[in-house]
Amino acid sequence: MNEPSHRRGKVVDDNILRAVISVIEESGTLLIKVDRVAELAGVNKTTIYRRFPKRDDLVLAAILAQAETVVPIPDVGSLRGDLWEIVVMVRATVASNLGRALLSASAASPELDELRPAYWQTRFDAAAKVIDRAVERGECAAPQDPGLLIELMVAPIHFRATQVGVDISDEFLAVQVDRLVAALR
Amino acid sequence: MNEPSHRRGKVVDDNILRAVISVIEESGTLLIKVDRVAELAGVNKTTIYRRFPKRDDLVLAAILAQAETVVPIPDVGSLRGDLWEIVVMVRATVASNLGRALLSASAASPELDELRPAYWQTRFDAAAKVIDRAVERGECAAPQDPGLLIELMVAPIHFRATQVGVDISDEFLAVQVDRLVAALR
DNA sequence: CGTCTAATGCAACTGCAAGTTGCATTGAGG
DNA sequence: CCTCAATGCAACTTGCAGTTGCATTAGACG
Repeated sequence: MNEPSHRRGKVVDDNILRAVISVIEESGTLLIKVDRVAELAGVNKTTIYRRFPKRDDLVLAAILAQAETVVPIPDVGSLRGDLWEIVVMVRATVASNLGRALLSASAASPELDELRPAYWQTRFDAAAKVIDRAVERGECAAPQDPGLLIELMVAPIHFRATQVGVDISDEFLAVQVDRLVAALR
Repeated sequence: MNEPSHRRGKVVDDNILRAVISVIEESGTLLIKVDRVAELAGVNKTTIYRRFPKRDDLVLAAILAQAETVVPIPDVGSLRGDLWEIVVMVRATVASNLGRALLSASAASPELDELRPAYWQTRFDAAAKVIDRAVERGECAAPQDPGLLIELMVAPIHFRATQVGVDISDEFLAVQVDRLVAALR
């Protein structure tokens, strides 16, 4: 809730995009109110519209900026340990207001739809590193497609959270980890 | 696109709800335009609002009506055959405009959120029948929770379709079937 | 067949939020 | 210190949800 000023340049963009994320977080939807963003960013509505002609552009830019935040890949020393960390993080994400809103972005905009596959592939490949490390440690054999294994591990968590609408227990998480580990034999 | 008339009673509801589904199907979103529904249903906007005070009520009613359509459970004679049918049906659903719109209903309305778990449990239990039959035929041992196995089988399909945004190949479907079959040993 | 009433049609309304516009201010670089 | 582009500001237009008062009409009932 910054005060209106006449600041310019990149700082303004940053404030605006951060405000967008905040509003998404607090409203739980991508159908945010631009006036609210302006208020939070301490910027006039007109300024927002000058930079992002349509609200969707604004939301898209904010999501893309958010997507660039690097998710840390755990390195606990054991495969199971790392996988557990991942799975717990995923649960936290799909349980959060922001996470749920972003995941509901399905078919939100054509641009986003085009970027989606690459985004997830990046995520999966990054997470697959824990499998690579396990292989190096001699914990297991090298699988054909580590990224796919990660995808198959997190899919049930996403599905249960976003569709079935049930709280996700530790046991459920453990099942997903076990299945991945089992697939490596 | 029926003509405006003064018909009354249950027929009107049916027309309206059918129109809602059509509009969702053609627009690919649950944020339908009530005027469009009125037009399609051959009914005045006022009539709709008299029966469904808020648009969300209208959409919810239409979804619930739609959800009551019984999905046929295949019975081809073999476990793999039945699972394959299921998995192909799921792919078709998540690929359709209507299916995608309905699946994006995540956190759309509190009422819907409450009904969601029961809905899916029903679906899973119904589909689990193919496993029961396989057990009866002696194809495999009885699993602990057949419904869960079905859930785990379809989850990656939903996840890939709605989130990752990649077309789903026959091979991917086959992997899911294989995993379920493997779990039964 | 006539009558009465509740459901429907209709048109004009309010309210809210997206997006626009013309003009006044102001910050930063020369 | 001057200039000009970026910002602020207020008053618009537009689209759609939802409302309202009144005219019409289906259909039940005698």
